[in-house]
Amino acid sequence: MKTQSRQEKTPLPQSLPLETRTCILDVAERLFAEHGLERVSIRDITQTANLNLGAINYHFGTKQQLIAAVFDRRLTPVAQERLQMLDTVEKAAGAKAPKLKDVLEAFIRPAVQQALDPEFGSAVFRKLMGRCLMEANPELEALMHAHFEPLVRRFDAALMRAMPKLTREELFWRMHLTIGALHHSLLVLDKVPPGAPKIHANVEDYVQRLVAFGAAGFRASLPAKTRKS
Amino acid sequence: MKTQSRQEKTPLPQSLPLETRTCILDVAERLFAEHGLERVSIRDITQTANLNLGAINYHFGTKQQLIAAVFDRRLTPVAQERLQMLDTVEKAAGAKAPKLKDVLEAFIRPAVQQALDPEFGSAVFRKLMGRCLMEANPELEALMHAHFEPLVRRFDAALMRAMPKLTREELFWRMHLTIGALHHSLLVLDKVPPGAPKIHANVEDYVQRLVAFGAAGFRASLPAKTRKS
DNA sequence: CATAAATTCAAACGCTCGTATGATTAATAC
DNA sequence: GTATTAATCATACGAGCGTTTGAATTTATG
Repeated sequence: MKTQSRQEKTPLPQSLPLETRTCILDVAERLFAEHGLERVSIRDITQTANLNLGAINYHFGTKQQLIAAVFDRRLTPVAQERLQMLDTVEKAAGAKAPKLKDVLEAFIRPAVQQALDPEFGSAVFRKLMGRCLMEANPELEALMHAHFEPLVRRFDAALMRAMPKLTREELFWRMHLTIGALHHSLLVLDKVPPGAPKIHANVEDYVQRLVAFGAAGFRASLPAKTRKS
Repeated sequence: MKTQSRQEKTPLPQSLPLETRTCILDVAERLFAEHGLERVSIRDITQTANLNLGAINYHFGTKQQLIAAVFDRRLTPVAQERLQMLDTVEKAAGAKAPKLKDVLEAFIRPAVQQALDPEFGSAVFRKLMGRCLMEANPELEALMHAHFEPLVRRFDAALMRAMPKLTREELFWRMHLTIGALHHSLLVLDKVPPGAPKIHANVEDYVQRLVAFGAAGFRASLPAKTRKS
């Protein structure tokens, strides 16, 4: 109740007295990622943030709206960057079909970049990212769908050009297998076995690994029915 | 409170008056899969099953123990079959290294088979399977770990023989990417786009798709550091 | 400085949750 | 048939939940 103030005249990038709204988002994000949406009460959040219980309802309305705000803050820039990278890839390809690896990288890199960026919640948010697709929260599912709908539309089209031999259904599946691999990897990132060298902070390795894995999976041939007549 | 009775002298395989314990497990499994562990109360379960509120605490103790029982019932046979299939694969390979595809299939097929089997919870349990790795329930995490520990030990060894060039860390990652693809696919199984032909019930296609995808990903070469010196 | 608006705060409401209790009923054993 | 055990039932408890309220306090405005 003391380290806060509302409108900093001089919004220093990382100054201590964070705006209350931002502070709530940060703490909520961390706790949600750590314990899941349902297991974190708004009392947990406000107490951890040294705020009054009413703060959340005042700034966000309901807990559900807070959840939406938490996800929105992170998903929006990732989605924008994904579309922007895809634009660049398609523009560079010109009339030709874009390369599979480039399309996949346009999808994967922004997520990994944000997930590993210590500037953002990073270590915190990547668990949230990993979880978000699995949560059984109907309103969150709707929010996720609204976020992903324009993405899948664009990427579907690009993938159809990059892999013209695959049926639409097959593309759907392989894209989802890739997404599953991406999100699951974000979740287990902290559980890498002890003796192993840490590759956490290395965005480039991480992206390369996922793109290579996904691209190889996309190109794998299946006995039947996967190819167009 | 009427369709139940305790010990059927003649336990007909699918007779209506299910044992109370089994009935609870079935209903709980369905509701957990549909709405998540936290959003389902023991009142939801007992009411749906037409049982008394106390039934769960009497038969299972606590809600947490019920959760453990629900997962246990499904995970145990899958784990057993996975190990058994791996045994067969390794025995068939003899002194030679087992084939990558066979090892992956030993891991994937039992899960898919159960997930698509309408005999089991099937459509119900595959959501639970998809979710179980993501839940932020500490006790469930411990249970999952205990279940998976012997599995990863055996499969790790087999994969090291099948792919001797990959480092242990690289195997760890690619296995997790495959697991992520598997589990995510189980979750989105019901969300396959409309016009597409349903491949749900076809275990064979599903296994082939996943094995091909995973194997290709495993064989993908990365620029550096993935291979042993 | 006075006024209005924005924000913080303490307290409470109503509800649902998991669990415990003790009586009641059904099944089994002697 | 009576004693013993197993299972079901109605009810209650205490805790935690999300949300609301209205007063107190801080900030911005003129």
